[in-house]
Amino acid sequence: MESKGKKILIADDEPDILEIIQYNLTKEGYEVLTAKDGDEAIGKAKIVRPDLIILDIMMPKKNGVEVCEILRSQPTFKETLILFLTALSDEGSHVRGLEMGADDYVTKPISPKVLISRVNALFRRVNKEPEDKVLTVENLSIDPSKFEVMVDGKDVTLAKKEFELLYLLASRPGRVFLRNEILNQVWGNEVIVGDRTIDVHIRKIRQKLGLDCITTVKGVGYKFNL
Amino acid sequence: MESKGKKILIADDEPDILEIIQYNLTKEGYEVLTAKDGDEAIGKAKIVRPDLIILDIMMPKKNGVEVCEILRSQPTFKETLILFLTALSDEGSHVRGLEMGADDYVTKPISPKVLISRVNALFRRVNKEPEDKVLTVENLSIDPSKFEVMVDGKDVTLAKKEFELLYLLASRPGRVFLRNEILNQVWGNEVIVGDRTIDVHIRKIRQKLGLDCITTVKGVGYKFNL
DNA sequence: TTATATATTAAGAAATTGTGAACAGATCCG
DNA sequence: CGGATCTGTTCACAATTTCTTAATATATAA
Repeated sequence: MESKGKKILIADDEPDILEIIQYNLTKEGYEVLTAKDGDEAIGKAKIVRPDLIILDIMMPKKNGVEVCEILRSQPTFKETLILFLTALSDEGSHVRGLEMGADDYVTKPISPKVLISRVNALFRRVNKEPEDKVLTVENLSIDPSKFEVMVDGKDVTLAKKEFELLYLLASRPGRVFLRNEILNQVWGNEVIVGDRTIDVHIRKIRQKLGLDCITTVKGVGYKFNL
Repeated sequence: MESKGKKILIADDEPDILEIIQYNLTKEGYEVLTAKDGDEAIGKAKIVRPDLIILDIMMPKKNGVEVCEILRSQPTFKETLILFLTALSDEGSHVRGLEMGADDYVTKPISPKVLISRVNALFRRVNKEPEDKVLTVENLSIDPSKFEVMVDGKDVTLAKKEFELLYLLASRPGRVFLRNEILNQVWGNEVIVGDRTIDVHIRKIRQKLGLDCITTVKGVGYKFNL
């Protein structure tokens, strides 16, 4: 498998788990580093600046929640993905964990497949909007940071879903997004909505923009074009 | 919905559930087979080689976990997707299930929509980047990600089937595709269409492209040539 | 030539998307 | 708090496009 160019730091005190995870994620194409306790995790994190840190809740030196707390308090790690490993027993922890700013958690015992899919999902979720770049095409500009769309210099107000949908399409002009892709990106994997929902939003966007910038590819999906 | 060319085997001892799932997945375009107990599941799996096996945990003869265990021990089913159906009560099972190499699980009672989205998600996860390569031959270029065909720099709009057919032929210039091959690749194994259907599509492509790039090999099939 | 395969055409079937309205739930505002 | 407004979703059905078929013409190989 090709490299995904993503660095992952795993911290767990059980060498077996460390090894299993490392093996599987490496096979997935990630660059994997390990730490066996909280302090080591923090130390390595500062050096390698990983894209994702997987933290066992229960660890010597500093536990996962503490590590998360410390890292999150630094600007450098504000955006770093953090995923907790929790035992089924400590239900409370991962609730706290997520409140603390973890991005996901996986309960032990760990299934490599599940972990991999969660990790991939995290990166997918993040890569969705790598930057809040303002998209500008001809007389249309889309500013995700301000949540603002302008046509011919005039403000157009889009609802959240409409905006997200437009931004997704416009982020790759010409490329066709399958209906499924759109659902995953805008609505999320777990949400289920009816067939016509996308259409309705597309229509609203077309209507509000007053531009013919979204092309229907029948039986396939939609694409942005100007 | 068009065929996805994926075979799914469902094993559950409750006929109602079996029927509901079969109905919904069939409607989604999958080819669905059923089994009412563990042994039947294993038997059918060996014969039909499904792409995905949906196993109820609680079943007569052999339960889902056992079936999974047995199948996973054979090289043939190393890569086969397995999804468990679990009652909310037996929490422990699906943990074990996932460890065993299941790829996902869905808890009963089953919502067809949820199940469908999970199944689609599984296949999406597995289907790693299919040939999204842009094909370019002389003054013709075919871009599957944009679903776009250009001749001499001008856009030509093809319908889905037309596009798929052209892309298939053009992906191996010179090679003759048997009519059967074409049917399998573009329409899917189980879809039955009349003899003339392919011809009609071929004709439309020739017409729209305005190029003589598809050659008829009488009695055999078609090939792409430029 | 004759039998068979393919091309062409038009028409209807099937599938997909567009549209307007209705609705519940959020959200806003006084 | 209560009403007004906005959002997201669904639904039914219209509009459109795509796909398939069937009938006929044409081409090709033996």
